[in-house]
Amino acid sequence: MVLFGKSKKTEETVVAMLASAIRRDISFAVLAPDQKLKIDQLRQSYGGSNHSMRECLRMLAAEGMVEATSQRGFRVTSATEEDLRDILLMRLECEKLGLERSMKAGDIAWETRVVAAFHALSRAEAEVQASPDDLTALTWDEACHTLSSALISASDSPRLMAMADQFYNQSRRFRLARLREGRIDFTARSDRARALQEAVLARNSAAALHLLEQDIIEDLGASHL
Amino acid sequence: MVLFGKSKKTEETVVAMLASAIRRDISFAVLAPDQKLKIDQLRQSYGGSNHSMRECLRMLAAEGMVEATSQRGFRVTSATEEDLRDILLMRLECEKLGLERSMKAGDIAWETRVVAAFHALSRAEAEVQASPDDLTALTWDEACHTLSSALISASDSPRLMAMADQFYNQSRRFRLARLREGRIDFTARSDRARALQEAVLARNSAAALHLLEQDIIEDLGASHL
DNA sequence: TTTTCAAAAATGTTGGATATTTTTGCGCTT
DNA sequence: AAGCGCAAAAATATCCAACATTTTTGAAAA
Repeated sequence: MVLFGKSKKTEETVVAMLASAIRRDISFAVLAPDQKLKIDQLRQSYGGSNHSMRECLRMLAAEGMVEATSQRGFRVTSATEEDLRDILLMRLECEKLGLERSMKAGDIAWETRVVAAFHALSRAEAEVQASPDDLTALTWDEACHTLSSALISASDSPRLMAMADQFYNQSRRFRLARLREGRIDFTARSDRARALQEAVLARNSAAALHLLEQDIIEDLGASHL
Repeated sequence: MVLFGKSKKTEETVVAMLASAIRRDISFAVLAPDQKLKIDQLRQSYGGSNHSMRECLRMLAAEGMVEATSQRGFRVTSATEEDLRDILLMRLECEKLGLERSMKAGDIAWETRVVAAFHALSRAEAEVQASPDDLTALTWDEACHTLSSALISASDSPRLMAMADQFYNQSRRFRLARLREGRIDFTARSDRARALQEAVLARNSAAALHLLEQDIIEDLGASHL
């Protein structure tokens, strides 16, 4: 089944295309938590050969998006309260460490990336509030992601950035679910964003880390670490 | 080429067997940093079909042991001073966080695992000093790994433990190289080990974290974070 | 109702084949 | 001799089809 005309030029390989499509569908809960992922069934929806699909699922398993059980195939990673807590704990630690290091070492180019990301995010938040659909939700979430990446992009640790990315991806479906349910306080978010930008530019590490922490904890909803 | 009679009962799948064999050979620098990993060539050494080998390499890429470049295959991850610094930074942060959480939440079973791991390690260190060959090196390193895992095993965060594991694996070849070159101070290590065990059992978090940090920084050799 | 066991389904693996891309090497021009 | 371009060779990425093994299912027997 051919769906999005990602004409093989945009995405490098078939496996990468499959992976990003499935990743997206997991984020939007088209593929539900704990759902069994049978190879042949997936091939009918997404295309690709059995090997490409297996390889793709292996990649997603390494990213933590799906779980692989020997001789029993793959399933979408479960999404319990426990999982959310764990994922956000890791996001918090990665992003705190990354921001701390970036604020020590960041140059003008870094500041510029951060300011740009803050701006794009504020626009995306306005749009998703005005007309909340899948498309605006996606760009909103992507803007959040870009900001997170930007904040830690001067940490000078490729592995830390990769990890932060991974855990952000894992947290996506929880945030998008909260968005759908209208459980996101955009006013508080934009206040925090302004304060965070200010703290970052003033290189006030303590304040910035505290605000970042607030922001991530917010994603927890009711629970507590 | 059949090598180690891992009779298909010990390891679950072919891919997992291949992966652990290659992982080991990367750790022992049989496969050198930046070395090109051609599928057919690897198959002659390790067996497996072309697909199994690809899948295996994909897994190792996700673990950070090899690097995948689109349309250009796989190569062993490079091992520069930069890489070492980055890996140890991540190990340090993961293990510090894990130990801190474990010391808050750990029960008697956890303490028991830790004490057992310390004991096994002290024996392994004696052996590797007495007769330093590949076998004792492997058991020594594995004992170190078991201790690391044990220390953070009460942190109640599966993802943190998985990350710590991953970065330990990535740091392996550096440590084994240092061991081969005789650049490891076993006296200092055993002193630190004793002190660390004491601090852990006394639940003296500050002291324990400091000792753990010393231990990991030691792996850096000359460099500095 | 529970247990047992054979049939069906799904996974893991392999071989071979093909398209595409990258690398290599050789001859040509300057 | 150095640099360039293009064809040949190598390697990667993909697919199809098939088979072995394992898990799951479902129906008959206790």
